[in-house]
Amino acid sequence: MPARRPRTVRTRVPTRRLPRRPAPNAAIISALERIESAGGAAAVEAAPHKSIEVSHLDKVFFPDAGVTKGDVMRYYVRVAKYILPAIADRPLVLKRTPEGVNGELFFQQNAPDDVPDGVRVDNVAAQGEPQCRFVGGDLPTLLHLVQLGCISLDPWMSRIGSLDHPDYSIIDLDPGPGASFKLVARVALWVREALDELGLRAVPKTSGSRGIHIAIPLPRSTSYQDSIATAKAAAARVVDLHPRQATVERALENRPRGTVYVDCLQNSRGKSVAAAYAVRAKPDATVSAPLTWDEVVESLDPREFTVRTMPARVEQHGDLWREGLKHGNSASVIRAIATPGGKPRASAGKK
DNA sequence: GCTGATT
DNA sequence: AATCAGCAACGCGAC
DNA sequence: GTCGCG
Repeated sequence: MPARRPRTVRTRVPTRRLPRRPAPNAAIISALERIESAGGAAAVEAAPHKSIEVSHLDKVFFPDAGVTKGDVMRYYVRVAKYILPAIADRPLVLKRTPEGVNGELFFQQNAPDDVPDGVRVDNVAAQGEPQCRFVGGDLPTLLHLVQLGCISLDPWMSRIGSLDHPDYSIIDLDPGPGASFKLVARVALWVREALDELGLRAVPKTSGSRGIHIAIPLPRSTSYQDSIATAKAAAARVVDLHPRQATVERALENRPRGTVYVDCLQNSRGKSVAAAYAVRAKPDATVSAPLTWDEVVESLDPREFTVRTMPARVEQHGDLWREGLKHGNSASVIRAIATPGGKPRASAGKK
């Protein structure tokens, strides 16, 4: 078969001679580098006309990996295009380690009465009085949080304006002692099969250490209760079929050795799971990395995804997370799963 | 990392 | 002027 | 009810 004749005269468009388009946010990254070298404190223009005060950027946050506070900030600037949509409009639970990952850890939900200009907070009705909370979605806020010692970014499953309606449900696969990442990947694939049987789609990401998170996109106006019920239905099915590999038993001592804990109980109001693309406060500066299901089949090593390597991956791999969550699952399917009698299985107790 | 209270 | 404590939260199942 | 768990 005659190959299509290539154009004989290939007009060479001088793309290579055009000034290379600067990487997005290159100015912010170099500003952070300068501030780190100079030491001390300085303001960085994290968005047009939005300057954020940062300091001690040379403080080592990850002694093993040799990653500084400045490195963490620059990582987030590099992946901003991807992580900001993942936390946009979501209240954030702060997990703070101002002295680095080996230092003391504390949690914080409430934001102080006044925060620097450009940092987003909003009122969130917890129980009783509304509380002021940090809300994700913009770079100035994100850099301020790292400045405060937040390494991970942990958003609610629901957003400002619909705080009672999560838009995804998380199944957290957590390998117990003696369980390999490969086994986690196998369990993840079983969860996918169980969800498929139920008529649901989901997307995986590494948890940032040895686990996998599976996010099930939820239709509008799903309640937290139904979110939990949905995750439980899939988990129960997997444990039913593979009791030697998977368990829903929370008590550590009751878990068979070498099993993967299938945790569905993160899906309630006010709880949070590390965002896709977030750095985790573990010694090796790993990152919660969105995966394709094909990659789960390949059982990649999660340690491949670190503060240093993620930006390149993200650049090639595109916005896996946003794409994956686009597919809305059916409201009637969720309702059927969550309604007692509709699909008996998970919550046999309760009345 | 920072605030507000205590010495 | 230095020191120091606080900085979240909730459902679940086993006892 | 309280405890341990995440």
